[in-house]
Amino acid sequence: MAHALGKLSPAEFEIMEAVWAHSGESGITEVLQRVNAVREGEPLKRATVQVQLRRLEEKGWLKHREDGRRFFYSATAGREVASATLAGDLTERVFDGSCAELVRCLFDHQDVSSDEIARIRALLDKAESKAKG
Amino acid sequence: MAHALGKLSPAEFEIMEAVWAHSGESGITEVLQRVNAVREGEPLKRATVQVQLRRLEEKGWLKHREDGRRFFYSATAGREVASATLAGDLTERVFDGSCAELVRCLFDHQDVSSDEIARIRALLDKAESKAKG
DNA sequence: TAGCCTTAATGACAACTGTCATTAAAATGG
DNA sequence: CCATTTTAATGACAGTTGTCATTAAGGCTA
Repeated sequence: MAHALGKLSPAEFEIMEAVWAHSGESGITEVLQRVNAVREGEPLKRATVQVQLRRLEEKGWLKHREDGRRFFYSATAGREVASATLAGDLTERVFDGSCAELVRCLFDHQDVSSDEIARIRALLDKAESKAKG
Repeated sequence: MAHALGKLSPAEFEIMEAVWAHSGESGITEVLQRVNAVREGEPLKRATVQVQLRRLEEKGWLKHREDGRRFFYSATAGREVASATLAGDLTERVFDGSCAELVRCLFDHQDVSSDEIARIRALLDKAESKAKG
């Protein structure tokens, strides 16, 4: 494999979200705008986003193409991969690999709506039917 | 409140686990031994553990008492609090606050045993009966 | 008392994070 | 062609993380 995809820090994940938000390539200015459109707190400056994009490319999450002086970045892996990596890491590190323990913890400390509960139940059913079928 | 409990890094969480592993106080040497007993990879040196303990106290997760030249540390909050904070943060940041989405992601990317599934189902039942009752 | 252990304090260092200001070069509009 | 705007590169800086080696002060032991 190429670069093994180093871990994403919170700020990096935030930038990646702006890239994932549109399929295909994004220019720096677009990323800047998208990130600030969603962001809570002070808007980031262009140079900040630019540096994060470069670092993300170093980490293997992005690649870029140049068109004249413009850079166009695109993700090398989807949001799903990044999320699963982060979730898996937490499960492993903190909950000893037990997904159920993670869920228990969330249920005990967060408010989970009945809607969410229903969704999870559906997931369980699906997982079980897959195991059987 | 006192210190607002700053976020725990992976290495810090590892140290905290050695403190949580026994109720009451722990000397530095004990923490060192417990952490290394469980640890994968190179054992940590005493000075490393010592510095982490100091930093954890600065962050508000530990307090210490001195007995002669010895330091005895004890946790100011349980493992449950730390775990819930980390899990809540991930849910918020990465899954837009949706516990169900986190679970979906884990189900799609990890192997979850039927045992775990059963445990989660029990949690759902409990959560629902609590909502009704 | 002269050496050893233990123990905590210090200072250090490299890597990573988060964020810019400034610079320099190219493109554009008049 | 000149002024303005756009764009990427650079260098910087403070804070966090992870890990020690070394130092210094107290005890303990022969």
